[in-house]
Amino acid sequence: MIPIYLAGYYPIASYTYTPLNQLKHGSVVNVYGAVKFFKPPYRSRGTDYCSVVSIMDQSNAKLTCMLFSVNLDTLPVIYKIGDIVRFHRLKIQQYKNEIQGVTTVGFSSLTFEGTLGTPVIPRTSSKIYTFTSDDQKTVEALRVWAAHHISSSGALIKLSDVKAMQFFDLTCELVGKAEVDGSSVLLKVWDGTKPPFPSWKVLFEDGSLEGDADRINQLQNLTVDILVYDNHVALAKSLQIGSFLRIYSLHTKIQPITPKKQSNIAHLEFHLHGGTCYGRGIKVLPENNYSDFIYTCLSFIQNCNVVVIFLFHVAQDFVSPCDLERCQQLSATVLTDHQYLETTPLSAILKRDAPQQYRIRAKLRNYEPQKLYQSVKLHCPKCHSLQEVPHESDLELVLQEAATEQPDPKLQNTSLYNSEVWTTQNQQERKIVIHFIKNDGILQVPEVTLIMIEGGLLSEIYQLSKKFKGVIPVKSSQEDLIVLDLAVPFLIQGKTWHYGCKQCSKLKTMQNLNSLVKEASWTPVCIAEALGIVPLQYVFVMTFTLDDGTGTLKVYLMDCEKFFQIPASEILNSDDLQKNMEMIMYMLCPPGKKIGEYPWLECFIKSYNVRNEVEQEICYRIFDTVIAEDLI
DNA sequence: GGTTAGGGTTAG
Repeated sequence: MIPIYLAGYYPIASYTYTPLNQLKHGSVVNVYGAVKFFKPPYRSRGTDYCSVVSIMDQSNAKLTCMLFSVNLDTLPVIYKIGDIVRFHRLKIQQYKNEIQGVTTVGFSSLTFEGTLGTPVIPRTSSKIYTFTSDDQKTVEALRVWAAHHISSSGALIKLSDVKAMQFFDLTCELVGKAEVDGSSVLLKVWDGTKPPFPSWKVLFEDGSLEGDADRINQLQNLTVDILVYDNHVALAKSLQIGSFLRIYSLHTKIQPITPKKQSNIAHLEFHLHGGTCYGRGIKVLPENNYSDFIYTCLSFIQNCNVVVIFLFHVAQDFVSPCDLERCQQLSATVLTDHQYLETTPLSAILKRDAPQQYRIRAKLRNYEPQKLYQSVKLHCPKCHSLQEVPHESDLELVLQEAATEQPDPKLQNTSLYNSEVWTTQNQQERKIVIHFIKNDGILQVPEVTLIMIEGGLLSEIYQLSKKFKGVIPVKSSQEDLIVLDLAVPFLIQGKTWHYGCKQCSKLKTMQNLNSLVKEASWTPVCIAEALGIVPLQYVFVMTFTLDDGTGTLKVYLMDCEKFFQIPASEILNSDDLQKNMEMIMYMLCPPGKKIGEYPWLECFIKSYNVRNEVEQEICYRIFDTVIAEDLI
């Protein structure tokens, strides 16, 4: 039972909110705004923590606020520009001909994720606060306004796309820490991605490195060394190993090459310089997200449409040690974007309309199909149809049928290709013609030569594909050679059999390959385009049954190669890739183990409506999620 | 309810 205290049990405070262009010097006001700039809380030279926050609203006025508090927790929990804040009891005063907001007695704040369509969940340390359906509307309206008027701090940068000489914000896990000297601290961190350049290695005294030595060793190529200076040292020293951090305005530099170092590979230095310019600082992300509980309450309350006062702290009683452990446990998947979305419990998702986007954390209870080859399909990017990958026996039938037709000698040996004809001896004198495409009138070595084949059977095509750059099955028609049939691949290249969409392709004859000859650009995309073919994509199509303890949800995965980091186009012809895939599924959903021992998966999912004749159904699909690199 | 900081990159 989640405690909900309804109106009537407590006196309801009513609040009015002043637009930011109507603030008067000397007044104490309540305001809403979208965060334009912020400095994460840091120790001031006085007795308090300080956070500087600039906000804007629909009036287009900006207000910079100086927020002070002895208690770190009571300052707003802002993660990024574009977050929405609500301040109660903010004093307005004048400074250098401009007004500014300052905390005053009883100041309190709520912060909300600013992304459109995400659940409206307040972040706050307040034990009691009001939140009405009007508040909900205000937040949603500010999100819409902010989406058009506040530029975010740019794409989220991960260690895998970090460059030299830049300032950026990093979300990461702290795996090691060492005091280097009086004025700097080393933080060893990683974010689940692999940096493109090796990190510099900061030297420290033996025995001064805190953290699990095995884990630091295991992650050594994935972690980077950050040197933290001056005013950030005290906070850095207090950080717990294993905590998740947001480091703002982290600076990268190329390490100067000194004559002593033989290595000629560029190494990257990571510095968190002194000062708080541009919001430079460190924020510890919460170990556990109590807002999940609040959200469950909220979705109930919205239905009742009543004003409610929450007793926030009681919700903490529902957080078990198991939940804490779960948050500290790393996920088997990595999010490639939107890291700031907060986790939503599956039970809450099941109650909501589509379309929405969510971040979830759940275990893979079951998946379908269980047989790998059944999960690989062909998808048309144009008409979005899905079809099975043709079975070899079906291909052979089409090829056998075509082999009974007579090749037209008039279509052999043109300026585009040289032709060779063979007659088989044991099979009713079947004729096979191979047309070798020339490069600017000259025949090349097999490895770079594209060939077309008439009358070939599957085994012959397969053998030829091992020797030549690519094989196109064709047949004679009145004017020119044409693609044999889109029921068979239009191109066999290496281990990949390329198919075209029957509905969307408007076939052109083979002489159209002339446009590609000069550049010898025999890529599947170029060949398909020259021949009027819309190529089909190989995709993994699977249903995951996910379970986070609050509910279960069936979600679809449709993926070319991003999620598993295995190309769906090659897996059917590669034993190695099939083994990799089996290992991944074995790891995600280990047979014979209890679900408690399964790894957690962190995923983004989007919900969407699907209508059939009878009813409307909400479906869910995974996106922007990949299997963690250290598990592959 | 006094101080802190009062946005606009270090220079290791």
